Amino acid sequence: MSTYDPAQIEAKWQNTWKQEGTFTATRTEGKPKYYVLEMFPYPSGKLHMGHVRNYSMGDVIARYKLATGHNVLHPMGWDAFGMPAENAAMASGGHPKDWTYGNIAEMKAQMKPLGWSLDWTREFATCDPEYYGQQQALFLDMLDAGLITRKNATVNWDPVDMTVLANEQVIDGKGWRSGAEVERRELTQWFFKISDMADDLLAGLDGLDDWPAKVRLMQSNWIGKSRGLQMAFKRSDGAGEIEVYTTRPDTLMGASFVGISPDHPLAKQLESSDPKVAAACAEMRKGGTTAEAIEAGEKLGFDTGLTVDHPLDPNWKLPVWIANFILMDYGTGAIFGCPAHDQRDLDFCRKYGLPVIDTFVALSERVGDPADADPNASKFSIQPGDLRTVPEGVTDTAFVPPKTEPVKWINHFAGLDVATGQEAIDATIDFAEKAGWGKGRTQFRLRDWGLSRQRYWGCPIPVVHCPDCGVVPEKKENLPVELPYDVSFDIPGNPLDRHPTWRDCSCPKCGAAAQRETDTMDTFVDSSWYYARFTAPHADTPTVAEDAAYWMNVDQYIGGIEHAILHLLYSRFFARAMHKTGHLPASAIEPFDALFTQGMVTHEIYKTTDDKGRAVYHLPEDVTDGKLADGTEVEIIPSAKMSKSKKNVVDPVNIIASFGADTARWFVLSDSPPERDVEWTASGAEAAFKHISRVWTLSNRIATMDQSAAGTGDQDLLKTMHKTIHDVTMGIESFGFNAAIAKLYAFTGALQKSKAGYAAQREAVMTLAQLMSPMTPHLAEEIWAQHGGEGLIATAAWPKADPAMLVEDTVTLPIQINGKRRSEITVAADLPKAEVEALALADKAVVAALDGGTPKKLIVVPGRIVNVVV
RNA sequence: GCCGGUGUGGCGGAACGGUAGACGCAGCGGAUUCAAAAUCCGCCGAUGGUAACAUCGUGAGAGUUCGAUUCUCUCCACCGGCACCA
Repeated sequence: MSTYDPAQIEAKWQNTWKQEGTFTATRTEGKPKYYVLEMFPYPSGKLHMGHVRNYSMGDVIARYKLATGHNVLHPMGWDAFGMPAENAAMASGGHPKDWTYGNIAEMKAQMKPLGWSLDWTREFATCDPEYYGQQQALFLDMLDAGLITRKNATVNWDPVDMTVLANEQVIDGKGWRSGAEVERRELTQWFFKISDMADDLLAGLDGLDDWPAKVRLMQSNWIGKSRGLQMAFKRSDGAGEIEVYTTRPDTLMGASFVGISPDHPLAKQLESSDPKVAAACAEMRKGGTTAEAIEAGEKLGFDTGLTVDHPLDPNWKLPVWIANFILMDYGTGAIFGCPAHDQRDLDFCRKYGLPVIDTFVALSERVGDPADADPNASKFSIQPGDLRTVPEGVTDTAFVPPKTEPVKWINHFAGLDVATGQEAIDATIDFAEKAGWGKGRTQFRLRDWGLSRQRYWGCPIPVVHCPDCGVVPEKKENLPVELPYDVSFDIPGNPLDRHPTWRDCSCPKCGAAAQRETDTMDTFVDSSWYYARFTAPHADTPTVAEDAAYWMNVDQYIGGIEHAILHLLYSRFFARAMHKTGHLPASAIEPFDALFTQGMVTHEIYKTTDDKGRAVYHLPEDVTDGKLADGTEVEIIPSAKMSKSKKNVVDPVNIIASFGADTARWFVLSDSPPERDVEWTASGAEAAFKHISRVWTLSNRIATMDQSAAGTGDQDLLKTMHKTIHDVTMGIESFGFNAAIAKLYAFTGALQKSKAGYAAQREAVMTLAQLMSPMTPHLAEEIWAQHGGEGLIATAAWPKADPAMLVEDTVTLPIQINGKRRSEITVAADLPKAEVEALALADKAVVAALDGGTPKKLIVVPGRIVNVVV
């Protein structure tokens, strides 16, 4: 008997798989294909437990599908552009390219020993000119197809460093390096016209049955389709109108002000002539661009002194305010505020002393004489005298019932007196359209996707600015537009902007001296089509029709829930765009057939503060008992998503060194349900190792058994085996890996105790190896070989459960009395209901509970439970 | 602030609306050993009881149901996303 030596076993089988090309994806007709993809990693240079968990899950599926007779495509690549490379260059003087490719090499070396069934022949990095050159070709085709436009967008501007900041670089409204107060500033940018596809992207969600419902809901909310009313308020001074879009036109009688964004044309016009307005707007533009900063921040307003007429009563004047919580990007950049039924508006009105007017109340609330209420009456009444101004302090909570809840209208002009919000909205739009002062309009929350980044380490946008021809696309034969290597990061800003020669080029149209676009693409672009590129990773077109037709769609996509909205929505947009430009078949416009969102691996965060008061984070391996090596105490922040920036990452390399890859894989799959977060602990690794060693010892024992000796309980062992085959297969197919592993623990225990003969035990241990093979493939191959299995276990046919072996003759039925378990009876599985009832009523506990009486009710669920109500 | 999720023993967690706590960890007891490690066996939600057993128990509170960890509503705590982190 040999002891379990993972280092030797794992290297051996990895070598065999490599030599045999076991995991190289091939197209063969007449065999079903299966494309399993995990979200590709950012090459931080360090593999962490989150990667191990993610890729081990995908590997379980990939190996299972290979064993069930599929051509499996399971590729790997690198999401290699992005800010960390530039930050590293700024911090330590290297070059983003060298840093990135160095990290890729390091990370790949850490990934290989895990034995994932990846087709490494298809590997690429998004920063390979071969990849981003094809991305530029896609960009040109999309530009040609009218899917791309240029317009203004708001960015975070650092007025000291004179540069654009990422949201991540804005901390408490200040620039991360300069500490200067950040301003919102407008810049001309490139956009993908994703909002043109909003309706289609929304409708497409309906067909994604194998996506988590919560992801579809989040995307649906993000797209945010709503029907509302667009209407104009006439300025009282006669100088034009203010267009307003509202989703609650039914609350028009509760309007107390009209609000415009600080970026609204009217605000800008007032700003140019009135320094007070300019100062107010400047104040309101302070802070970052995130929705969180804008919506959670303090509400600021400025009274312009202008008024507008209420459309239903020209004598009713509403003040016009500039307000910082109104977004220019949504609707018309102007709203009317109804504080009684909108919390934000209420907060605003409380702060600035504007009136609060109810338009409807809950049905339970008595207003006036109930006898007056005629639920069928339609009413048009404008009674400004009725305005109810609620004194401050009476209520600080706006009344915002669901739109489906009927309410009583006390102040309205269309629809019934008792109606739901939705009914009132529809009636109001109808009324306004007939009266001619407003128009129903469908509006999406989804905005166009700004793709320009003022950064070096990204895919160059392949356009040229010509003094005569304007913006001109680069010619395809000149692609890729490659990034220059000779750049420096000693000053803030985009090095492409200040490169001495790179910008200089000739206009593709007229040949005159021109300048390249220096913005690069958002890294989300890179990850929006890599799944398609994997089907033909080195082709000289973005995709190859036959390969895309064969391998697309991704049958199972696996990744973190943090990508539920943006990455997945952008990918769905890109697949549609690639179809429109002839790079993907129509069947691939929803590129991911099934999606699984795994939970994150979390860990505590260790933080200290440097002499400038900035946060410094420390790796778990550098912290012992809450102290650094030099004795400095660290602040411990509760467990959070493992992230490079917070350094709360754990190095799986250490675990593999001590226990082997099979143990690491088994552990990350066993400890928590896959969709839920898992807090990394060291204790579980040891348990996994013990179990794997136990299985190896067991296999050795069986291998040395007397082969002719008969045993007892063969049938019981095989029954358990078939039950386990069934349970584990179901577990894998439903992503219940932890539950499948629990069954494997139990089966191992049963086999260990079994006194069955050699043939049955051999069959059982080989089946155990097969069932474990997606999780612990190296151990499985070793056991398979030890018992003379044919070929590789990786390609051996997956075991099938014999239905006849799954049938139980008898069942134990719990007996409940009033819903509480009090007893149980064991009966034949097919015993008729009437006999079960008779047996249950004869049960001692039931007789005692009935005390001579008759049961009120007797419920028998065949094969499940008996409930006696007394 | 808005959108989405999660909450069960000391810990990770299991449970088609049907015996709450499978399986694993930790702990306790035992076997083996000169002794230990390793291994194997048993116990292991709380309270009361020698025990049989009884009562309580799935974040808090209500509701639906013969029966709720599971469905509905309200609340609390934590986590993810919020368009330039990837």
